[in-house]
Amino acid sequence: MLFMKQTRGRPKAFDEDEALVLAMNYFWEHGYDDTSLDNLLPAMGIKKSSFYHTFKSKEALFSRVLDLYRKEMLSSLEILKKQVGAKQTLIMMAQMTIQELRETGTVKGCLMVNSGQECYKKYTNLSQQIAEEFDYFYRYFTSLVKEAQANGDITNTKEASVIAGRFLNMINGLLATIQAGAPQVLIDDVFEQIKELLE
Amino acid sequence: MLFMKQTRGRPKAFDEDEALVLAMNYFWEHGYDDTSLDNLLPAMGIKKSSFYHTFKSKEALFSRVLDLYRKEMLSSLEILKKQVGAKQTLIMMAQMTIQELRETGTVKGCLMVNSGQECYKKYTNLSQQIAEEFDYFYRYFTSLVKEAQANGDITNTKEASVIAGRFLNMINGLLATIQAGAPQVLIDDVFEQIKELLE
DNA sequence: CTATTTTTGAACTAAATAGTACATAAAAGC
DNA sequence: GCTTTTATGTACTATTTAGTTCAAAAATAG
Repeated sequence: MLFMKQTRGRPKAFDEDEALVLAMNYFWEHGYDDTSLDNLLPAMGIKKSSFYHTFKSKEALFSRVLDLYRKEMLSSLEILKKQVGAKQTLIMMAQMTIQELRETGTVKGCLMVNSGQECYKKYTNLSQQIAEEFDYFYRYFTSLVKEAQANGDITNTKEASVIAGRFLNMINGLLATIQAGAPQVLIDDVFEQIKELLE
Repeated sequence: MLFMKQTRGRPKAFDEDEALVLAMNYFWEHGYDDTSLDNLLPAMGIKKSSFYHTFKSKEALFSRVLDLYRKEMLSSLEILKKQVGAKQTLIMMAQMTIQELRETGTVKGCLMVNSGQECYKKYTNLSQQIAEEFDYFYRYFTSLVKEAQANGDITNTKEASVIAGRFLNMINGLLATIQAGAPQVLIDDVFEQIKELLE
């Protein structure tokens, strides 16, 4: 950042924000528990002492990663919405998951939902934070539905929050169902169901 | 078991089937990775040497646990179906999850779906088996829908396998959505959506 | 009663884990 | 230049993990 007050002492040899993005991508790919510091630190390009000096602990780092993930996702969705509209943004979320499955054979899923399961009952602080992040998404999707209802792209007259909740649940289900190894025909039909909800 | 051929050598001091049930319950409560042998073995009531002698490895045990889980669940569902009918059995599956959440504040979820996520990309053998177990459920739920359509409890004329797939996906979503910390109102409305599907 | 077979308890191993300690390096302030 | 401050590299620690070793125990077969 420009104009930042110069601090005394030896300057950091890495960019904190860049390292955080690298950490986010590693966690997203591997999950929280399966990310060991011995593998994460090379991916972040820093050494252990720098890590603990800057980020305090694995859990504290992950808390910042969750925050960053929500910000990045919501801002990407906002950009997408400006390009293709609110309804199409919702549809594309499901579409992209299915396309990823088709092209790569696997699916990364949503960092928040994946971590939700990992942290449930086990890391209560993180779990609490995930609930708060989830609520941001819930409200954002509700606003997307409201907008699509207003411009006539969604004619379903149910309350926007109800449609958004059902949408989120089906998207979450899609991940779990894919990870349980469901056949492609089942996945494809869930996509149909999602489109029907948004008609 | 009666009439089993007496084997030579020192007899087992525990019942293999009972130990397997205890293991299943422990795994169900704690997940695969968070179940350490040091905690599992006391819960099973056996010592390490007996464990490895009988069950070979943690992964081999879990494979048997998954098999047992599917058998127990499908047989419980079959009993429930005889009592309350096919449609009500499906509805009660969702209802029981929500009730568990209300009463205890948490939810154990489906061992198979939970493990699906844990094993995805990491334990490919188990992941493959989970896909097979999932297919048993998919076919069983399809048969329940078919039966409910035949007796008029479900009037939705979509193919039974389509309804069953959508149902499974919403149930799986319910778990993920609860674990992500969604508000109760969202959960309750997903239950409404499930009932609408089965109308 | 003795040989054979199988199970069991206790102690051990090797690898991985998150986190620490500390000396050294590199900057700013004066 | 000297002091203060902050960052870094290397080595270490304590704990936990799945799995092994092996001698002793408890049964059957003859």
